[in-house]
Amino acid sequence: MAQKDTAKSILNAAEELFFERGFAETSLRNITSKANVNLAAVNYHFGSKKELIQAVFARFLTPFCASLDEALAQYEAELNGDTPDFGKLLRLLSGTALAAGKGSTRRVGIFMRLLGLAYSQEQGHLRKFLRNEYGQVFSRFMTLVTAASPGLDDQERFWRIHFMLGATVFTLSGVESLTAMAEHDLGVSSGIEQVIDHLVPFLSSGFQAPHQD
Amino acid sequence: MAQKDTAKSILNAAEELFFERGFAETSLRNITSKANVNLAAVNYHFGSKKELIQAVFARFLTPFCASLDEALAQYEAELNGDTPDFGKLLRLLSGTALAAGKGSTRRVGIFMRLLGLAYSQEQGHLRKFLRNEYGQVFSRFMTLVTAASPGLDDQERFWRIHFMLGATVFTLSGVESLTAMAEHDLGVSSGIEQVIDHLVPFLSSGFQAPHQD
DNA sequence: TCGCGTTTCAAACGTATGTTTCAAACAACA
DNA sequence: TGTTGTTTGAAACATACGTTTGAAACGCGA
Repeated sequence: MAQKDTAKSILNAAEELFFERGFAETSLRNITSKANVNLAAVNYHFGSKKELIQAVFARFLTPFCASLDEALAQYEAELNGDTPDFGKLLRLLSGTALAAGKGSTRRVGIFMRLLGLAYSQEQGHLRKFLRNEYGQVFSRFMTLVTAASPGLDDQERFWRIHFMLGATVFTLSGVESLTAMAEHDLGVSSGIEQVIDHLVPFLSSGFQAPHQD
Repeated sequence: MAQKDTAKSILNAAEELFFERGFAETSLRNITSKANVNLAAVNYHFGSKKELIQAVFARFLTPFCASLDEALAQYEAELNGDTPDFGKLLRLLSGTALAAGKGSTRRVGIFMRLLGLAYSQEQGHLRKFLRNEYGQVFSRFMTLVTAASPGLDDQERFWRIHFMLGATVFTLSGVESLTAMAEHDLGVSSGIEQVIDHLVPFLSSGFQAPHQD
C-alpha cells in the first residue's frame, strides 16, 4: 500500500502531526518519515509546505461543506418560508461534522483543532484560502441562523455565534485529552457523540439566553 | 529608557509577538530586534527560550492568581458556609482578569491567547510549569463552583466548565479581530468590557441550562 | 581613580529547516 | 521491446534557528 498513494500517506501523516503539534512545530522531515516517503515528495506533490497545509484543510472541508450546503438547501426547501429552528440548525451542523469525521472521535477532533489553528495562528494565507473557498456555505448558514433568532439584535447574535464557535472548537479539538481527564477524574468514558450531547444543550441555552438590560 | 530594563523590554516584545504568532513562529531574533536589544540578552537574562516563555506567563499569572485567591478567600468568608452564587463567581473571575489587564483590551486579549496557546500547543514544559505554580488557586475556584451548582452532576459540570473556558479563551484571545469585525459589519465599536458583558449572560445561561433527558 | 562584578555586543557555533537538483526507477503504451 | 512521461531517491542547497563565546562597555563602591 505504498505505491501510488504517496500523496495520500503524506496527507494522513501531516494531518496527524499538525493535530498534535501545530503547523510550525511540524517539519517536513517529521511528516515524510512518518509517511515512509521521500522528503522531496512533499514539494513534488504539493509544491510547498503552505500548499500542503491547504490541502490538508481541503480534504476535510470540501466534503464537509458540500454535505452542509446540501443539508441546508434541503432544510430551506422544507421550511418553505417558515422561520427555521435554531436547535435544528445546530443538529444539522453537528450531524454533518460527525458524518464528515465518519464517527471517529479522533477525526472530528483533528477537524476542529485545525479550524482552531486556522483562527489562532497567524497563517494569513490560510484565512484567505478558507474564505475564498468556503465562504459561501458559511454565509448561507448565517442567513438561516439570523432567521432563526429574530429576538436577537445583530450585535448580540454576532457575539453569541462566536462564543459558540469558541466553546465548540476548544472542546472538540481537545476532546481526546478532555475525555481522558473525565475518565480519570470521574470514572466515565465517553466518545465524541456524548460530548456533543452535552454541548448542544449548553450552546442552545447560551445562544437563546434572555437579553441583559 | 533602555538601560537596566533590558529584561522588561524583552518580556514586552515577547508577549506581543507570542500573542500575534504563537511560540514556535516567534524567533529570538524577532523578539530581540523588536526590543532593540542584543540577541544574546535573552539567554543571558532568562537562560533559554523555554524559560522566557514561562517568564511571560508568570508576569501575567502571578499577580492574577494572587488577586483571585484573595478575592475568593474574601468571598468564602462572606459566605460563612452558605452556598455561593455562580454568577458572582463569574463576575469575580472576570473582574480579576480585567484588573490584571489594567482594563486594556489588548492586554486581556494577550492574557487569554496565552492561556489558549498553553492549552493547545504541545508545550509540555508549560503545562507542568502552570500546574505546579498555579494549581492551588484553580482548585479553590473549582471547589466554589461545585458548591454553587448542586443541581449538576460531576460529569455535566465538568463539560460545561470546559465549554465556558473554550468560549472565553477563544473569544477574548481574538477580541481585537472580532471587535474589528463587529465594527466593520455592524458599525458598533466595543472594548473588552462590553464583550465580557455579552459573554457573562451567555455563560451563565449555558452553565445552568436544564439537563437533557 | 582603580578594580571588579554585571551587562552588552558582534561574531561564530552546530543543528534543523524548506527547497532544489538530477540521476535512477517506474509505468504505460507503441 | 524501446520510448516517453511520471514518480522516487540520495544528496546538496541556502537560510534560519537557539545557543555559546570572549572581548568590550558599563556601574559603582573602595
